[in-house]
Parts: sequence; C-alpha cells; structure tokens
Amino acid sequence: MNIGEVAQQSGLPPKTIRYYEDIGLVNPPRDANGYRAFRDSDVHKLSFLGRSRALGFTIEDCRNLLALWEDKTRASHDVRVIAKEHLTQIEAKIADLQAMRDTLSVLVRDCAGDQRPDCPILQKLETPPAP
Amino acid sequence: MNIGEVAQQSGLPPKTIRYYEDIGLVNPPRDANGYRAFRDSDVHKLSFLGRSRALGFTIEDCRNLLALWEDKTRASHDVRVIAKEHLTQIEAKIADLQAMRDTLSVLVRDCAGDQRPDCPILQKLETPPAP
DNA sequence: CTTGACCCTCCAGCTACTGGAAGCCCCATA
DNA sequence: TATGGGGCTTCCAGTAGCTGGAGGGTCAAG
Repeated sequence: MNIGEVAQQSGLPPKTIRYYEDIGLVNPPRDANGYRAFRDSDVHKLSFLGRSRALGFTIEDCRNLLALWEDKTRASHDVRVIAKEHLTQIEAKIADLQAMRDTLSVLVRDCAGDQRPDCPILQKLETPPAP
Repeated sequence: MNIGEVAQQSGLPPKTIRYYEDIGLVNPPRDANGYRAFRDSDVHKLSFLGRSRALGFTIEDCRNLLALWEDKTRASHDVRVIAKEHLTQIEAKIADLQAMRDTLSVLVRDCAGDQRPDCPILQKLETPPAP
C-alpha cells in the first residue's frame, strides 16, 4: 500500500507518516522503485499513533505505548502509569488556561473597546501584581 | 542596571531578556564594557512582557500590545480585539483539553493497573472510533 | 594576583511537524 | 510513442519561545 492510501486510512498526512518513519515509529519495507510498501500492521500502528496523539500523548509516550501494545505480556500497570501521568499534566494545563481565561474575560468585559485610549487591559499588564 | 538585576525585578531569566532584545522587543543601550545598561523604561517594558506572556499572549501579540501601550493615542478597541481573539483561542484549547481529559479519566479509571495484560486504554487506542 | 560571580556572543537543540524545491515513476490519453 | 499530470522520493529550512553550553572578557574583594 502506498503512502497516499495509508494517509487516507490512518488520517495522518503523508509528511507525518514519513516523519514517523524517520524517528523510528514505523519501518515499512520498500518496493523496487523505492516507494514505501506499507503492510496492514504498519497501517494499524499508524492509526494507533494517530489516536494516541489525538489524546495528547507526546511522541515519547506514543513510542512507549506502542511497545506495550505490541508486548502481549505487558502489565496494564505500565500503561496506566503513562496515562495517569499524562492526565495529571492535562489537568494542570487546563487549570493554567482557566486562570488565564478568568483574568482575560474580566478584562475584556471591562474594556470599552471604543476610540478612547483608556484601557483596563493595558492597565492590568502595566501594573505589578499586588503583593 | 545590569541584566541580573533586571532579571530579578522583572521575573524573566537573563536568557529570555537577551532573546527579547534579539527579536527587537527591547533595545537597551550598552556600557563601555559591552554590558547592557537597562533603563527604568526597559525594565517596565520587560515586566509588561512578562505579564502578557503569563496571560498566554504570543510574542507577536505582545509586540502589538507593547506598541499600543506606548501609543498614548491608541484606541482601546484595538487592544480589546487582540485580547478577545486570544480569549477565544484559550477557550478552544480548554475545550480540547477537557475532551481529552474526559476520555482519559474514564480509561484510567477502568484500567486495573495490575500485572495482567488486559488494558482498556490500549483497547481504546487500537480501536477505530465508531462511525 | 587570584578567585568567583557576573557578563558577553554564538551555536545547537528542544516538540512535532510542515512547506517547498528538485527530481523519479507510473499510467492514461493523443 | 510522446506527453501530461499526479504521486512518490529525498533533503533543507522554518515554525514558537526559549534554554543549555562552550569559550571568553570584566569586575570587585581578599
């Protein structure tokens, strides 16, 4: 199967698939003409990777998850540890963003947004946080 | 004022301050020995930048906000547009992350996390989404 | 005079791709 | 058989926003 069709099936752009080969996540054989000849197992791997990335796992996490996926004697413990750590980081990021959103939405609400120069947004950015 | 003290006062690492000079956000003069000689206005700018970055504005946003801040004839409208756009993007990102978190927390909850290989997390990653 | 804390520049690397140039390869049609 | 168009290849460079490190100058204290 050529890269274009694999891109269709896996939902990943061809460029990304080549990149994943570069960094050793997949290793499709080549046809006589030099084209990558993807096997079903490669397509499965790539789809797995696409779904893992869509859940926000880093490439290194994906590499580890892939290894665990392929290891039929793995302990679900090891998978759970990765996922839980990732979940913790996501929650931290959500909290950060929510704090930004809360601050910003107040500022946007309070800014007249007209032709006058007075602006609570700039005021906030110019003022050191209260000690 | 030397870079170390500016770093203390602004909360930005010296490396970051040099980088901001590189990309033209500040432009401190130099002493005879080549050291950067920051003025109060530079420190104010850097603090402004630190607070803007902490609210998640991109460097380009910061550049524009800085220009507006220094332009005493600005229209608050222009500031508000930048902030509102940014707020929208933050909200989109929060929504993305919340979707990931929701999926992941179910998976983590349902995974035994013991020595057995069965793992709903890997199952989910291996299974195409229902059509 | 030496020590140690600063400061300088320049180069490289991080994440996870993405765009583009230059050049084969394959198939269909005129 | 020539040609045109699409798909494939590699390699290089760039994105955002820093950060680490090498190699070296500067300054104040002891």
